[in-house]
Amino acid sequence: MTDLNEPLIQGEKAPDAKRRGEGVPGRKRANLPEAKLLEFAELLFFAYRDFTGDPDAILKHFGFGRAHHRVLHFVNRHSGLRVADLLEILTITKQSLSRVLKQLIDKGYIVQQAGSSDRRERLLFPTDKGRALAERLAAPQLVRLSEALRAAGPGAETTVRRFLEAMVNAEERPKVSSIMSASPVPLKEGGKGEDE
Amino acid sequence: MTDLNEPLIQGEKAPDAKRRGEGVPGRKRANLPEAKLLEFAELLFFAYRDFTGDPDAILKHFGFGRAHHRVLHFVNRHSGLRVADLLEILTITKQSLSRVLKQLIDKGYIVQQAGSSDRRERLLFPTDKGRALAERLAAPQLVRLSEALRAAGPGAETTVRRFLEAMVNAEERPKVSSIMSASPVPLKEGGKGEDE
DNA sequence: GAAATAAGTCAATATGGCTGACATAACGGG
DNA sequence: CCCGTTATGTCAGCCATATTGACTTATTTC
Repeated sequence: MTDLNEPLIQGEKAPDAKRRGEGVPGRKRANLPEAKLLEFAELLFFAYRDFTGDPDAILKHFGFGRAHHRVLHFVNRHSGLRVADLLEILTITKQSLSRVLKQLIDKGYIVQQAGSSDRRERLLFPTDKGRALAERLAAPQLVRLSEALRAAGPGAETTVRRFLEAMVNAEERPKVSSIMSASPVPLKEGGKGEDE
Repeated sequence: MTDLNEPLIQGEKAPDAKRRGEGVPGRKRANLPEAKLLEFAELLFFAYRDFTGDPDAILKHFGFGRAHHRVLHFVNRHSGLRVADLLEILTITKQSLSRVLKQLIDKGYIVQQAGSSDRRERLLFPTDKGRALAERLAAPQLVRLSEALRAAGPGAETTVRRFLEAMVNAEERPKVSSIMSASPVPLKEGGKGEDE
């Protein structure tokens, strides 16, 4: 088996005989057996499915989808980011973002404000209404995370964090950690967005 | 803030003043601050995005999408499951499954076989070709998981596993663990599917 | 034999992505 | 001041994945 006449994609490695830790003795710090790893893959699938399930249910009542959640979340967490920042974070096209963002703006969850140093930029801020919705969507997720970290036992916070960080593409890690460290994107503005 | 005139959904709790561990002293084993938990939420988003990124790239070359991957994965891991089992695992409708499954069958990645005890059932098996593709799709994910667990430090295997399990909806956990323990669904058949 | 079950199918709809092309406004360098 | 670049927005069309609802077929079970 394992012989499709298909070219290797991207950074794919050829399946170098058998060397996945199963029957090879001369291996220091043996990898987990494939079956175990597959279980982690499945667990991650189910975990993520349920993680997004709570907010999805709430969003439906507002006529929004998961895409709106993502936008609202990042705008709320990182008030004043530019459209371009959002595109980079979400890794989608501006046309995809456009529809979702427009709806959030039209319905009063997000406001735009021209940048003061560069007036081409549209800095995005949540309104009070937007902040409230973002918090409401996040609430069940935070409860879930909090309980899961507790259930995972002592040291879970550090271990899980390192695990998740390492799951991110290496090239992306700097970007991700800069996004997460409070002031992610060059917040050129001191703008607060406390208006509405 | 936090006052939308919107009804509470499902199991939503009213935002009971402030009691999220931020400024409340009389709390034993204080919850993590909200900001920390939000970082975990974001990390999970990025981690999952990249986790699915590798197979997605490969799938594109076959004209398949993530839905095909999920189906092929579970059929491969749990050879001989019924269509109904798959629907339950994936939590999608049979109409959604239909198209994807049909394509996988038409292109020779999966075969169906009527159940012997109940001939209404269509048991699903991967072909050699299907197994090969499933392995190829899983490979980068297993590498990623393996490295992430290593990076997470000692004890990560147990801790992360407990974390992920606890992230799954409590009602779903029995189902999930039965799915993962090798013979997930009542494999009424002894069928092997080693044909093709 | 009739009801219930497993699966498949037809049709319509929504969502969230994508590509390509183009418009507008503002910045910035020569 | 003009021009090229940049940031954003928008039109149009396409694709993938999911939904709901209604119905068929084969088979099992009572």
